[in-house]
Amino acid sequence: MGAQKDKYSRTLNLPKTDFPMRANLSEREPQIIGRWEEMDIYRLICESSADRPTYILHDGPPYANEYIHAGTAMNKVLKDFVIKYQTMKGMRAPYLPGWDCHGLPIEHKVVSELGEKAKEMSTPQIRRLCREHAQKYVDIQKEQFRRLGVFGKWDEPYLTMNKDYEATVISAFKEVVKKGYVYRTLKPVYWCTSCETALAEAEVEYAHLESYSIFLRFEVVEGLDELRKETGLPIYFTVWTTTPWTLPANLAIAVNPNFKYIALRASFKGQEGVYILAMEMLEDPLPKMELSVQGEVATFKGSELEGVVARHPFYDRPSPLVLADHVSREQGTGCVHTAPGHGQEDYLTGVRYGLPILTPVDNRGCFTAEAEGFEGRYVFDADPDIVKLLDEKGRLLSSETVSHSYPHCWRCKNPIIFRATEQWFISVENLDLRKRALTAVGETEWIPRWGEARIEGMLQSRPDWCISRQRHWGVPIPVFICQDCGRAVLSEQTVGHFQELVAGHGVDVWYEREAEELLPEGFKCPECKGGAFSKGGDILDVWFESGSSHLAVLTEENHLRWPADLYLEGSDQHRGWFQLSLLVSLCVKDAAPFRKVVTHGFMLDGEGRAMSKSRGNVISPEEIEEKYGADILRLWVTSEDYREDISLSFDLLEQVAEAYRRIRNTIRFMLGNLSDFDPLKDALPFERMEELDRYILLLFKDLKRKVLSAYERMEFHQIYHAVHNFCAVHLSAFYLNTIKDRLYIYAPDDERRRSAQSAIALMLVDLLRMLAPILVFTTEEAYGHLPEALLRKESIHLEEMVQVDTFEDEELRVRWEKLMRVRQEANIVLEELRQTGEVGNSQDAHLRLYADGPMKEFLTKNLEHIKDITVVSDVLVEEGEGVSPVRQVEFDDGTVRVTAEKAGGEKCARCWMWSSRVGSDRNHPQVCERCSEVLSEIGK
RNA sequence: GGGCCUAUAGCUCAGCUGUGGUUAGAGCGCACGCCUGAUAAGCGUGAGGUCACUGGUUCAACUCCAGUUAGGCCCA
Repeated sequence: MGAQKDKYSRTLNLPKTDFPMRANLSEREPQIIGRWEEMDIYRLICESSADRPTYILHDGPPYANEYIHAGTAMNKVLKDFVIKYQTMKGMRAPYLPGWDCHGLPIEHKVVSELGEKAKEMSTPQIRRLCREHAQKYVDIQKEQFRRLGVFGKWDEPYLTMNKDYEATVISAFKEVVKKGYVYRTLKPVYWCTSCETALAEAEVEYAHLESYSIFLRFEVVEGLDELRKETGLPIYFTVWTTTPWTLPANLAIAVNPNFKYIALRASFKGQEGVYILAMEMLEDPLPKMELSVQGEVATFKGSELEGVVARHPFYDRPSPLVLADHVSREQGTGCVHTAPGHGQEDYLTGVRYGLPILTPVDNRGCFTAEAEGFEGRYVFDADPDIVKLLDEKGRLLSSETVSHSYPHCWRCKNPIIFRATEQWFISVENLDLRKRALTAVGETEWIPRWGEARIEGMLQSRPDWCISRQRHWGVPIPVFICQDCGRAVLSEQTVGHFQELVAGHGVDVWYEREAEELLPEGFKCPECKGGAFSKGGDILDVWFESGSSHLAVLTEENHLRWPADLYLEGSDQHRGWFQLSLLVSLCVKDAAPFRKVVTHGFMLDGEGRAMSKSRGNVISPEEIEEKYGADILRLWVTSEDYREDISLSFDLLEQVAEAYRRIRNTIRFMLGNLSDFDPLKDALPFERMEELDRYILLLFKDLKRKVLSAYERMEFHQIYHAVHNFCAVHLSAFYLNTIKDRLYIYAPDDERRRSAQSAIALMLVDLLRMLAPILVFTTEEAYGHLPEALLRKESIHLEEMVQVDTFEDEELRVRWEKLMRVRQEANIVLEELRQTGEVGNSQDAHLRLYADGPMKEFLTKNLEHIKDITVVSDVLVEEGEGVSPVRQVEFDDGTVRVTAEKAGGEKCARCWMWSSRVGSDRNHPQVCERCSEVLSEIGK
């Protein structure tokens, strides 16, 4: 029997291809990358697109201090989709990737690794190590990005630590200085009194510390006259603090405008008075204070207290009542001691009320002469004396010690303080910068749309931009301090001179030369005409550097164009790169650097939780490439809507891998059936194709339209769903399944067969082209297996994007949709028959259709089509009701009843259809009349 | 604590938006079966959802409004 089977199998046109079913991507992808490198694919793309209109996606530089994670990979892959799509669509879409190289994390890492040695090293030495560190991770990440199949100018990426880039940053800074945005003022920063240095937030560690916890009273000297008249008593605000040493710097008391405050008649040490505190805060502080309360005398809304003036507890100066939203119900009395020189929130409150930023504390943490009575004392040591002084003056209501979490220095582990120091700022009000930014935001296209509201809100409420940092690894702020008058000199002229030096030597020159060598010859202090200067020690906020990337990168020398068509980053960049690029751009060029900004969400695990090392739910790109392949990673990116947060887990990858296999197998089957197809000689035009082939091409045309529109809107998940659905439902389960008979049974050259092959060829080439930006490796591999005449380019990535076909046939569409509904019912009926065990394949069955009048006529006319798409041995049409089991389909013009039964006759050994005429050919007694004819045609 | 966002079958997505109104759709997965001429493939059928929760508007809400819960980003 096996021999018999083989005998006829050999006469069939079964699929044949070298394109493997198993992808084995982890091995094949690196080989494909090798081939791309050999042919220098990116250069080929650039050359072939040189004359086309330009599309600029400006790459946001990732930070060069880690291996990439899945989120970084997703970002790059999304950009690659856009670049590859735009390229195929006919644009010149160059991709110049970049890296952010300066900044604290690298400096932090380098200094930590050095340990104690760091203290003996010079700034240039540390900077050199930082540079090496950054370069190392640039190289590592570069390889990781290439492994993902991302094309770009990897040989010459832009690095924020390159000389040219640094020169551009200084040049942008010069513009900003020239236009008057930059000013200098005091601002509190974390300060380590033992290291005598400012600390960044990331350098602060929290640890327990024993502190005082005291309540004190501030006597009202102005305002609340009615209350005073009514009671004839002194009025006090009650205040809580754990840092008595900041009291010499007290300049105000802050209350929450929305809280209710209550005034209580109470006596303290025998003296009567009125004490004010927040209504909500009675329970905690009251028992602690040694007050005997007699009753409520008044209540106020917080906002009513603005303008009241109290007296400083031990200095002869006012401490006005101010309003601040940050005043909380957590602890204290709802009346907050405010020292603008010693706290971030106090500072902002102070700025709002025009209070001085008083900081009577020097670098070593000792009081200056401004803290009268405490000059020279170390702040933490002075605490007991201040408490004592308060007690003596009768201001102290209670005192105890508490252990609480307090910031400490990451290096020396000592408690740190908040201390106002001179910092540089860019004013967002200068030249209406804030307003212009808001206008520019309105003129930019934000995807998703809510991005606009988000960045708008941030711009509306943002304070001036503090651009100075007390670090080493970055671009120095070229400030010169006059040795004679102490003035900080920063002008267009000095910055301009420095910029020229940077263009030749990089910013390292700042650390290698003396101040005089960095200034124009004979430069004199504009204030006092002195000629001796020292260098300022601050660097620029790295956001100013990355915010200048559009200026450094989108240049003619790079064959790019300013502004960019697109920025595409995570939604955290509304505050970061988008906003600060916009501000730099408006300062320098008075326009936004982007036309459209797209954001993606964040990487979550399968349970929708953030990925973190501590949770242990991190999946690395390498792991995915190793287990599944970069194409699976890329396909996973398309499987979810990136505008929201997207999940990554092995379950999800498994699901995507499954979809991939379906797509790959569909491609493989199509390739296999084109093994003997020469499109130049065998292809049929649409009009001459079989109806079924025309029908599937019309459905495929719909798919193309959908896919192209999804690419345009950057809704890649629509592509994934549409293509996968088409491959699984329309191609695999329906079209390819039903045309197997035609492909296998007829003579190779039979027009009916060539018609199917023509349709397959059209769809296959287009399927590969529309998937090329996503499945970069698989489509390339499959492209190489196409019949030669279909191979138009050296690589599929040099191909053009598909276009929506011009052919159409509305009548055929409508008619075939009806036939498909009959097919749906036939499947159910056939399944029922199969359950009885009478038949296996649909080929073992006959379909019997019942209909009357025009419906019957319709069915009779389309009998062959119905037979084809249901893959039964025969279809019979009759009038009447039919017998059970029967299914019914209602149409506008009639009803069709469908039933099935076991086929009569005998099963043909070649085509497996049942026929009453099996055996009529003496040479082939097991074969039906159709196969007998084919066999004689092919000479068997 | 504030701003912005998300929440539809086990999973990934449609539908909902400035136009509320038939039994809320698809694919995957799953279950059961078929095939063995796409074979570490292929085909068929089927079971899965009180559209996060609560309240409101309305004759009518997955769809509009308010709040709650959970999660995310950015701040504090």
